[in-house]
Amino acid sequence: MTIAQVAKKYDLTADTLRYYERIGLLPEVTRTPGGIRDYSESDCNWVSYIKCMRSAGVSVETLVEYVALFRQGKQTIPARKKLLLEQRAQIVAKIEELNGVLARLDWKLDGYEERMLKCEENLK
Amino acid sequence: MTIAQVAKKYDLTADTLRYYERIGLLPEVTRTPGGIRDYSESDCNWVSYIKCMRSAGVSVETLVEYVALFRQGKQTIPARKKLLLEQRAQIVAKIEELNGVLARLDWKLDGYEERMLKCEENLK
DNA sequence: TATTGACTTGGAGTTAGCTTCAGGTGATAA
DNA sequence: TTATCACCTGAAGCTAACTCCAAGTCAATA
Repeated sequence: MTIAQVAKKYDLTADTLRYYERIGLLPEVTRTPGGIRDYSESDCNWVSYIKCMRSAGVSVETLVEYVALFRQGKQTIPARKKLLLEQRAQIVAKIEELNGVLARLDWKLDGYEERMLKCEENLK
Repeated sequence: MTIAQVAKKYDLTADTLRYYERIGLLPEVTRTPGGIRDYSESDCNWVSYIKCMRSAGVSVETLVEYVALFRQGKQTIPARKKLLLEQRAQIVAKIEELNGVLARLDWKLDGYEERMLKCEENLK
């Protein structure tokens, strides 16, 4: 697949894909003899994984670390698993935080108009 | 309350509080005759609200808009409620997204070591 | 009264994560 | 073969959201 096709498939720009590769976020993508990127299925899976984790707010830095461990081979499997578990914990924490904010918003929204009117009457 | 006390209470820096005020994210904080900020309870409630919404990823721009509406008085109450409902919807969407990522991570983590070992054996 | 330390301002600097640009190369179609 | 794309690289530029700095002022203490 060309970079344009991958970009379209995962709703990223070609520039972002090249940027990810440059900073070591994607294992080196295979090239045609002419030097043009030709994404394999495995490359696509990496793109999918990275896009997914980025959407959850996992930092580019953390993902680079994960890819770097992957490149070093199987002796880093435990370290990689540890990283994944840390990411998981952060996501769980984030969900809890968002639920808290949601509760506060719902509390604020309950009878909002009536309360705000009263409140601003008092300020006169 | 002084800016340092408020900063400590809400775990923000004094610089961030001044920044928020400068860009219109906080209604103007009252001052001592000497020009030093003296946060009222109402000011603190704003800080608390803003910190809460920022932690949920609501942009500074959106919050500035909300504060601007608030300043214009009660005729903006419906508009403000609409903004709050939009923020709520975004947060709900974010929670759903995070739950999706969590599911993917859990799937990836299930039997991770065994699968990765097998997988990397195959690459030899 | 002098010192110390927290506070003030406007403006410049920083960080993450892209995004755009300039100048060039590869591939396909008339 | 020539035009027209999409693609390539390295480097500079951009945006959001702070964060830091310099130079000065206020307030409490010795």
